[in-house]
Amino acid sequence: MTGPVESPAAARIAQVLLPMPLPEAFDYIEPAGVALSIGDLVAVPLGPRVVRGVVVGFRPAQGGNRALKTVIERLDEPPLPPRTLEFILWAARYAVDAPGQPLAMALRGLRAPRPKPERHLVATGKTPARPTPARQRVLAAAAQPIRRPDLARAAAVSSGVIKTLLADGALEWAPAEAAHPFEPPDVVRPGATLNPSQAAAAAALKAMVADGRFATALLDGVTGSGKTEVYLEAAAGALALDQRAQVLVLLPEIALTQAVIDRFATRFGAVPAQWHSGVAPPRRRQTWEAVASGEARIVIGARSALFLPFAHLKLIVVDEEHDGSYKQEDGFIYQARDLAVARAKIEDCAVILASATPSLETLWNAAAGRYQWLRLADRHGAARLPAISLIDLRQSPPAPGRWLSPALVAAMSETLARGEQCLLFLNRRGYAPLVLCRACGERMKAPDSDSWLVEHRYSGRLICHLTGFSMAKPDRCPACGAKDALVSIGPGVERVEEEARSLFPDARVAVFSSDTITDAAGARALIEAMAAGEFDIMVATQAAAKGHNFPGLTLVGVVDADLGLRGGDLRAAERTYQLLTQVSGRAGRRDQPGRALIQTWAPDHPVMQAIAAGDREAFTAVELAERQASGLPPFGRLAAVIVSGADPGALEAFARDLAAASPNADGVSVFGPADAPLAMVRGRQRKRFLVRADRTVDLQAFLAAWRARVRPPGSVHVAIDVDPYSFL
DNA sequence: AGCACGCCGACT
DNA sequence: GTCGGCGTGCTC
Repeated sequence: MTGPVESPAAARIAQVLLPMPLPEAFDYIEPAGVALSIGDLVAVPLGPRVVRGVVVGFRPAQGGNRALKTVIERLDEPPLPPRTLEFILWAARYAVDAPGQPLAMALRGLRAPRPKPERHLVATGKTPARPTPARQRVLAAAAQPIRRPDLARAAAVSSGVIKTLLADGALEWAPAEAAHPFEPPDVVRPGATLNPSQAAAAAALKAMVADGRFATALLDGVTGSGKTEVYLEAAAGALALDQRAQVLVLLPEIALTQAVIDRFATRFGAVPAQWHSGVAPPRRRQTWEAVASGEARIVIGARSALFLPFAHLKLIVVDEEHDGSYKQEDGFIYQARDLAVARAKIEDCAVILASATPSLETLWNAAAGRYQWLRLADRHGAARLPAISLIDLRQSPPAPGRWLSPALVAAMSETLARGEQCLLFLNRRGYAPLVLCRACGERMKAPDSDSWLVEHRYSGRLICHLTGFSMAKPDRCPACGAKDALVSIGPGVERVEEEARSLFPDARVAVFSSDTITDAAGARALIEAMAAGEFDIMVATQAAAKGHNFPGLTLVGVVDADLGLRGGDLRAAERTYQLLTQVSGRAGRRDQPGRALIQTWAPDHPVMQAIAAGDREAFTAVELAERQASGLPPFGRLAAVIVSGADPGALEAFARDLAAASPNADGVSVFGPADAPLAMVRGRQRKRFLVRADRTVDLQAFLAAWRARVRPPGSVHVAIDVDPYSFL
């Protein structure tokens, strides 16, 4: 055993990754007497402050030209599991971003303090100095240990009485029996009875999961086919693998979590952990630690749950895998569904993508055999999919200033006459998406933005949906001063609601949009009211395009199906198809066959044809052929490079430099810089490059090399969006 | 990400 | 004449 002789003073250097957008890990001296390991959480000095970081490597001490600081301490936290760390580094490379960005996501649970241990109050037996009636009620209620707020309520006293009794010694704190916050699931319980289609899919998934290795499945079933029961059985299989196995279920939005949590709680007799922005920070810290220690076996969460430090992950389920909210657009830009597959590969575990309308990429992967493709064809009971038909607005145009065509109105009348419900769908909030001046043509925009101000009648304000800017609607045109010349152009849900009320004055009309519904409880209440038949007509934005069951709903009208087909958005056709099939899936869940009427100006568009035929294969084929012809995903790869800055001159100059610096590479084309479709956001101008690359190209390497060639001035910001979704 | 340093407007 | 605005740059 020979090697270089080291002086005893030569401590190791720990490479510490910090949860910030820094380009690399920083070097710190390992403190004397502490043997750090990779994955350890440490506190380190950074400038004037102390920050948390993670040890990602070591290097021998060497006489550098920089005086290194020393690690302050190892934190009292479970270390980051090696595979979590590997995933973080992989995700950073994939997104062409600093590794500190995904690390920040992974450490987000650690900011708050741990929850305070629960304490109970109990009577000591000492008689208080003055035993008033209130005090006696308190002492009687505290004969058994009781939580302080419960005691105050039980004795009908204010907390002051309790405080006095505590000070007096008549009451004392007793530690509450340690509640077991993350109970282990009972995997022996039987599951729900499955229909043959579900049973076959569940068996296939169980076999996949039991293998214990990386594998991907697409669980493809129409709304109401019972996907949740099927993946519950896969979860049962994963949890039964061994005592430590963990399962992660990702959902696109918080509003859906409670229902899924209830299903898991019923199935396994233990409430699963949850992870999303609505969870209080101390509870989140507790959850983070329980996930890292392996105590939390089932986690139901939003996309950020993907960055939790799982000790022994055996299955990831991505429910509603097509949902656009899996794509995070700001800060660290990522697609949670894609990263879930990557994480499963790193963890060497199974992943299930579930959807009634799988994304084109996923369908393509399934068709190519990369994913096991499990179809749930049956619906519960005998209910059928609705009959979908197109209303050609050229043949049956609405009256001027109206948005519901005679054909749709007639169908609504019939439906309401039978005592059944209608849903009018329009993916536009507010009253009118544009306000312009009849006198001079001025379009109302936010002061520092290119996006139109949307008129909201409930609040009487003009609002920018991008920046949040809002103003009262002026009675004079701000450009030319003309009085009463501002007119509202185009429909929003509020305007469709107004029209529905005027057409059907006796109908009970509800509006479901993010303006009327601000929290999960409100959403649930409205959905339950609709399901209970308390409304006749619901006017809804995308908020309603989720898995709810309205038994009385038999007519869905899509007010403007062409919205999603305009604007040159890569995924516009796909999104429209998904939206419409999901919305159509709302109608006719029970015995009545539902109808979906889709208003369009372009009934000959292949997408509209495929929708009308209810033919997903046809739609997929048309769309994939178009993508292949133009080398777009999934046949090629796309990235957007967005440069932004407040100083137009500096931005322009940098965009030119960046364009000139783009490396020449086979199979890669760079387009731009063009003004981003919304060229102004929060006073910053935005320009965008689009990069298209063949699948064989290392797109990340290309982007990283390109970015490294030019240093932006401080006033200009560069963001890279790999696999962009939004072209806005 | 924070936090400090650094140059231009409204006030004790 | 200062306090403070947030633009710019750095942190092992």
